[in-house]
Amino acid sequence: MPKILTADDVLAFRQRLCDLALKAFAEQGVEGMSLRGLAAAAGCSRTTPYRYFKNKADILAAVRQSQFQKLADVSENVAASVPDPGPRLEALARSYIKFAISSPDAYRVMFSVNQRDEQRYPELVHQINRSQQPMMTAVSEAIDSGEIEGDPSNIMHVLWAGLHGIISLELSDKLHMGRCFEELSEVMIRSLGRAIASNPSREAATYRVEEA
Amino acid sequence: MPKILTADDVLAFRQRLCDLALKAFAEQGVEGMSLRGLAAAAGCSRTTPYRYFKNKADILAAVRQSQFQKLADVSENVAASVPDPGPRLEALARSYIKFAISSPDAYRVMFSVNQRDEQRYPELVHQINRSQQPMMTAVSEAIDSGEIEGDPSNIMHVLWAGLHGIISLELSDKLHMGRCFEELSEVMIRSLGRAIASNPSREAATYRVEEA
DNA sequence: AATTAATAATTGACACTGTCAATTGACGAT
DNA sequence: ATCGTCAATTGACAGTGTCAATTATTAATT
Repeated sequence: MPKILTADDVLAFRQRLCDLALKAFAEQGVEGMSLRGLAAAAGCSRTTPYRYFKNKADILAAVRQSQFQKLADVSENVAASVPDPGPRLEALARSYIKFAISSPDAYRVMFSVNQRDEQRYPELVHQINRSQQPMMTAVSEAIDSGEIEGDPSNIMHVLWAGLHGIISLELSDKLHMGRCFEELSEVMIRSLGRAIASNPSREAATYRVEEA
Repeated sequence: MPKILTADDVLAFRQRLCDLALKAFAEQGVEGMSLRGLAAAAGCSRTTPYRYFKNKADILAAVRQSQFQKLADVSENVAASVPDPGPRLEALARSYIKFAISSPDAYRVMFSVNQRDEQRYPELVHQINRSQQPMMTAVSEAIDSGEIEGDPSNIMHVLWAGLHGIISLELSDKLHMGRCFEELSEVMIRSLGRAIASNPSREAATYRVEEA
């Protein structure tokens, strides 16, 4: 009888609008992500998105979920390609930083945009958890193998906080004195390695970075 | 002839509106910080604030500046009360965390609110710089006294990023163990101490970043 | 004390925004 | 060709930031 939207149609429109929303956010900031602007960019009427999303917060959650999914994908791939837990942690850290720096607006919309009722979007929460699972696993395995010691969750959060800290300082232009971010992030990775090492001097050797 | 606003009058109104704005932000989030709402809370008309502020972004900058000033004050006081650079660094770290946790909304509006053209407010920039000066000085003195070694700015940013990292993860409810924040922040402080401690392995060389 | 002129404060208005109700459009089965 | 149903659009409303026009206020001068 009537035209019925396929599940793929819905998915496609949602993804398209998410991409447009991220682009608008990148170009004009959070106030550029207006429903009317998005609809104009999508070539539809202003309220058409309401058939595919509950409201604006729902769109934002979908955008964030989509980006967390990307991050989770690359993290899982990196983790799968480095079997040894120690180097895997370092590779995960570098991959995390690379993701944030090469997609600064994605990272901003993932973290800096404060979504109060995040728990209301279980699919988003799931992708968030998935994105940090590889690092959690690597930490646990590194503890099991004796490379580091301590509480897995504590260590994992210290690592994550360190990475998230420099990234968000960089992304909000808080690094002054012409600090080159590449150097600083290397220092951070090295510092985190020393911070969680069971034997700092030995771990420093493990995490040594080639000098120029 | 006419009524002329004293400089103190202007300062008083600005401060009052800043306090109201922070309270509104704390109670209803960023969308609760509307000019009309603030004016109603202040008991004036909607456009009266426009005589004291250029626009809404100006109000936000004033709120942030006022809070950075508070942070700078407590940091300077802490720094003045602990002469030894090493313990002073630890005291500064604890004080920083305490400030953020006891005034979460102030911290949020200071950092999490993304203000694109922050450089346009030199008084805000000055308070931001002032707030991190004590830690910078302590790091430099700790290096001079041989307690730690490395590049002062690098170390200072690593410390700051570590603190800012756990704090922002906590404030955005990203920690799986929300009630154990005290423990986690202690772990972070200890980790940062180990990360920057003087150590046989060398620090502060220039590192090469490998491409992928 | 009345007048005056500059300044402070208010109101009107406009272009936005998110969102819902009512309406129109499109299309496959009958 | 008609009908029934979903999809899409338009109308409308409350709310926002902000500027122009207007009114109110007050301190010095007459």
